[in-house]
Amino acid sequence: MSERAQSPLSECSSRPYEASRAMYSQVFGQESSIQFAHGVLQDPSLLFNKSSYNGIAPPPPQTFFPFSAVGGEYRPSDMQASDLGQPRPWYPFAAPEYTGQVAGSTTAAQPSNLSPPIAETREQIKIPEIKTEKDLNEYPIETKLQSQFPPPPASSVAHGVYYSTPWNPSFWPGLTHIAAQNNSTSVAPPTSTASSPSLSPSPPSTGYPGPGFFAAGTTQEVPAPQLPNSNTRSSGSSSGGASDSEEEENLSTEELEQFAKELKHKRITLGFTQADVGLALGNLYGKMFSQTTICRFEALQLSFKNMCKLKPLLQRWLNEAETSDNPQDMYKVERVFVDTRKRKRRTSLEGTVRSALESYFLKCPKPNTQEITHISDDLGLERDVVRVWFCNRRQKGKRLALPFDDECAEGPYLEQSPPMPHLGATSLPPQAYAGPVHPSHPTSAPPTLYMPPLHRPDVFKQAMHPGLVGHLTS
DNA sequence: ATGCATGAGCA
DNA sequence: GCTCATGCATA
Repeated sequence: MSERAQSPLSECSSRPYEASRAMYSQVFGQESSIQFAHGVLQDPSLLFNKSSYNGIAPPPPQTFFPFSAVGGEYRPSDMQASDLGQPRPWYPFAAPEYTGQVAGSTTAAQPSNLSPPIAETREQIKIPEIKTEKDLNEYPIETKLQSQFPPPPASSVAHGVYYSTPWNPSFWPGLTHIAAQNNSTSVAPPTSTASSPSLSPSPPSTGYPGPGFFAAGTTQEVPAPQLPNSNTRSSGSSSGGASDSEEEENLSTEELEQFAKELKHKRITLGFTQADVGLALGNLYGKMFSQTTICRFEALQLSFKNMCKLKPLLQRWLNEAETSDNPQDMYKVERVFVDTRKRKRRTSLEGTVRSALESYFLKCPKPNTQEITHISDDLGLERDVVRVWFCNRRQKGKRLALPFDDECAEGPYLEQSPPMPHLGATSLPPQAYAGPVHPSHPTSAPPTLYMPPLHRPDVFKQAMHPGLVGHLTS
């Protein structure tokens, strides 16, 4: 088990961090309009503040690739670097440390009676064809709610209804204009309202489709979300160079950062959980989001582009919630439908395996098929698990490398990717990041981890995965 | 809060 | 096959 070491991957080693470059190019490059406050970063060291990564020595480019990883003697030190690199959102919360979720209050009391009907409806609305995968067989996962909803005829395997949210597809793209159109509307008045009987979705007097959300047919035509241009009040909007009035996509990182902070703070103050917010968005705009997404938004763990897209919605929700007399009633909606599709059971990788993957990743962030096979073989994992792991790892790196930062103290967006173009086999099609290469960082050594945008030690600490830490320490 | 998974869109 | 947005499930 330990010795199949270096074969296919060896070539990979010649092309370390390409991914990182790519990600930046995408995240930031795409949005041509986006301008970063500090577009002028020149010294990577400033950006990443590596000093904070104690112990994380820039891995010797070659020594640390333990192909024998799991089976053999895997060296913790390797992973150290890797994991530390994992990210964490550098996001410094100045605000009070709230915990994000106000438990309990949320889903509490919804009349269960709502569920059934809705569920059905959604299916009718749109039933994503779910391919039955072998997984289904292998992992018969039962959704708890399922009990509430009579299982559809086997034939239709109606799984589900994911979020078929019938909302205007044009939504995102159109956001900008829409926004322009009605600023006023959006903020509509909370006029009183709020107090509608809880649960029942009481439409904000504002004239929102309100709870129509769940109502099958109705939801579909949710009024296009109007952007909160006018409501900039809450956001720090004016600060950055981009004004809200424009397309949200031009938001500055500063604005986003501030808004995220504000959102979290107010959300908590108002007594909403992240999940509530996600549901509320669905209620208001027909596009619902999960707790995960809201959480990531607050933590600035989404791509810049994505942040820009979501911000208007969240801002609007925030405005509504704030002005509402009884926001709780208005926006707390229980998620009624559940996606009954079966998902592959989540694989839980052991610390060792994860570490090994991390090591592989450092060596080769973008393994080709053969390499993946090798790795999966080496670690005893399914190829797909390995593939997905790498995809997620890359994505994670990107996410965390968001450009948000405080005053240009450090700017993570330039990954420290060594200019190591090309390489062999898998040459990625990279959308190479044309970013500046820093002389100060010898390309030869992968400077560091994937992307450490942290500037705060404390943040950093928590960034360490317990498991890994244990690994390291033990 | 985050790890692993899914699926759309793209090349 | 990859990226990206997103979410279920879980630590």
